[in-house]
Amino acid sequence: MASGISLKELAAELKLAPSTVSRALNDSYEISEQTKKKVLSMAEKLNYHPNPFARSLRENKSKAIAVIIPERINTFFAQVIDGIEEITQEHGYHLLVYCTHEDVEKEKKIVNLLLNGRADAIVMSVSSQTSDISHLHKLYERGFPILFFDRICSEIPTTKFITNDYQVTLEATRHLIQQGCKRPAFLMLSEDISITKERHRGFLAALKEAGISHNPEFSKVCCQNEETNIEILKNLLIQENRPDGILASVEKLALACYQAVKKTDLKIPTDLKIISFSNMGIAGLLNPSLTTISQPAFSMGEECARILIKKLTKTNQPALANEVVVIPSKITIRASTMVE
Amino acid sequence: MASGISLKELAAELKLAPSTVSRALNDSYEISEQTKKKVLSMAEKLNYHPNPFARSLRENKSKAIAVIIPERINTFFAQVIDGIEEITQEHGYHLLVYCTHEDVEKEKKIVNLLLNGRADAIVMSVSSQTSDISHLHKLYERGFPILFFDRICSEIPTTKFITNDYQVTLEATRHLIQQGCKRPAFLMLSEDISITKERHRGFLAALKEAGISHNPEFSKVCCQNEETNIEILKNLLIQENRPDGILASVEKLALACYQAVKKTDLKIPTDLKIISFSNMGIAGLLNPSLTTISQPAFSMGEECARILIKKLTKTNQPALANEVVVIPSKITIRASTMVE
DNA sequence: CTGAAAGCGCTTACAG
DNA sequence: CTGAAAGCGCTTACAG
Repeated sequence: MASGISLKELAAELKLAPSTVSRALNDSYEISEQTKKKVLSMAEKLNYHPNPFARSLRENKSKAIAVIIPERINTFFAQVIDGIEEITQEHGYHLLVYCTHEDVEKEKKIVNLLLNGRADAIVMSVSSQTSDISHLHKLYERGFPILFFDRICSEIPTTKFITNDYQVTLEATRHLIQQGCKRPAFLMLSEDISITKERHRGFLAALKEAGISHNPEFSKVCCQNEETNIEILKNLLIQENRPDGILASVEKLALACYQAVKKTDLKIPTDLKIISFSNMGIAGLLNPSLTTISQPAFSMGEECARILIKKLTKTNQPALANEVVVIPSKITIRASTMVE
Repeated sequence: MASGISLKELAAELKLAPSTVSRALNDSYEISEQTKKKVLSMAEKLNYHPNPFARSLRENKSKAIAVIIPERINTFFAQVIDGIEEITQEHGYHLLVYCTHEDVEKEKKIVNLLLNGRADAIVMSVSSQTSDISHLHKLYERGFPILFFDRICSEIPTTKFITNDYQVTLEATRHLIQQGCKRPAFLMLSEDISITKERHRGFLAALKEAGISHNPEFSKVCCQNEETNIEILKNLLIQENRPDGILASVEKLALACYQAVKKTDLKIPTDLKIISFSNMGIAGLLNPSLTTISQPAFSMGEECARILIKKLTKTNQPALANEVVVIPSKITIRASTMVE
């Protein structure tokens, strides 16, 4: 439907060669100011828009960046994308956004689709179940610029953005213990996600420090189905030796906890204290308000984008550095972890 | 970075003409089964991926659909996009997602950028402040397929998806009145959004029906700044003749109400009942849980996509019909509107 | 059933 | 400073 006028037609109208017009539009030093002005005004008048695909084909770049996330209905990811868009838009890049719904097969399909060059780079947070990473290796081997954030893939040597998960979880768990928790529980999403591992390490370190032995049954691997999660949690909470503090590594699980608690006689924070990783603006409006660890999502997106733009716009840039950039998260204490 | 092998190289490897290989890959009836098999297996072996831009240039279609929304951090829009992706992905379409942040100038820039054919169609929810719609007219005049959902632009004759705003607001307001509200207030986002108008009409109809006169001061036009909104609401709530029921046309404003109430001595639902348009899954976990009107976001996205796919994939399709498709919303009653 | 040729709309060496 | 020509990687009439 790109029904507009072409460069050739514009040139004919101006009685100039297409090459000259092209150079004038691209502000080449070879063209006189007078010609440039004439070309520009005529282009404006005739509503000329260069065909992006001809340009992409010729220059072998798409001017598009693919963003792959596990879910859209999640404030964190939405904020990251906002941050990416903020920076990339200034440089004329477009965002192709794909959602895996935590499904590795879908992730593979998307990644394979992008092998054809439709995007110049990929920014992604891997699907929670990702274990087979051959599709990511393929990208890397081809020299395709790829950058991870939050849910990173350690095996691929490229730039990764994460938060200070170990440290902040250590502090969060200390907070639970200070508030009187004797049997804190950690809820994680999936074992093969490195970021969750760090969070779990921080949790264990805090327990060790306080001389609390860890009940491995309290570290729950959860599934995608919300109902099932609530059921698992409810069963955990009604047993005699139930946890009295919960650290959720994902917002979804904290909310499932709230739901599960409703099905028991327990009260938050009296019987159970909860803290969760979450970027929801309304954590403070929950009942009771939720103590959160929020990640610097927007600036993380911006940083990803800046590095990418540098790589994509400057010539002879080396491959993306194999480094892990750590940005600190922030703990906001609210009612769900208050001592009565 | 589309560094892969080209059709020409693949053809050379097969000792066939590029045209034959192209036809074989596209499963043309002109090619023998044997040749097709040979070509397909070699393409697989050499990891051939057709260049999307060459194809787009040749066929004059992008295989991309642009989605323009006012904000990303909003469950409703996220769900709609999920729905659009669900359908379009099956047909090989990619989603370019743009966020206007409720800024008309940004919306104009994005729309003008899309005039070059980078996307085959646009699905959009207009920015709240949209009043000058020349940029949308331009699209329409060029025959560019454009489809509106939720925040529609009535002046452009194309297919629009909305919810039964008048009817559901009428019912929601009746509910407030039944629950004892004598001075219900309606909160709207902006006057020039047609969808908000319908909601306001439904509200007024319910008041009339109940013989309640409307205090226009209670129909608030709110701004983008959260702090300011909270301040406006607080001031509204501390006056003597304050509203005793609130119908928020946007989730954001209901949350601002919760915040504003915290700054007063009022209690929800005792002193003030609140109902809001919202697709948040966690409305039930707010304090108190929030009565909501939720829109069928996912299926709305799916429906948009189906119509678009039909238009884009079948030849000789007429322009998108100038019709308004209405999908019903659902009221979920929770604590925020309960009689004590 | 297969192939040679033209062309989609750009950009950029190469000439002058 | 401007222009003619080639080519990016496809597809599709047109031949045979």
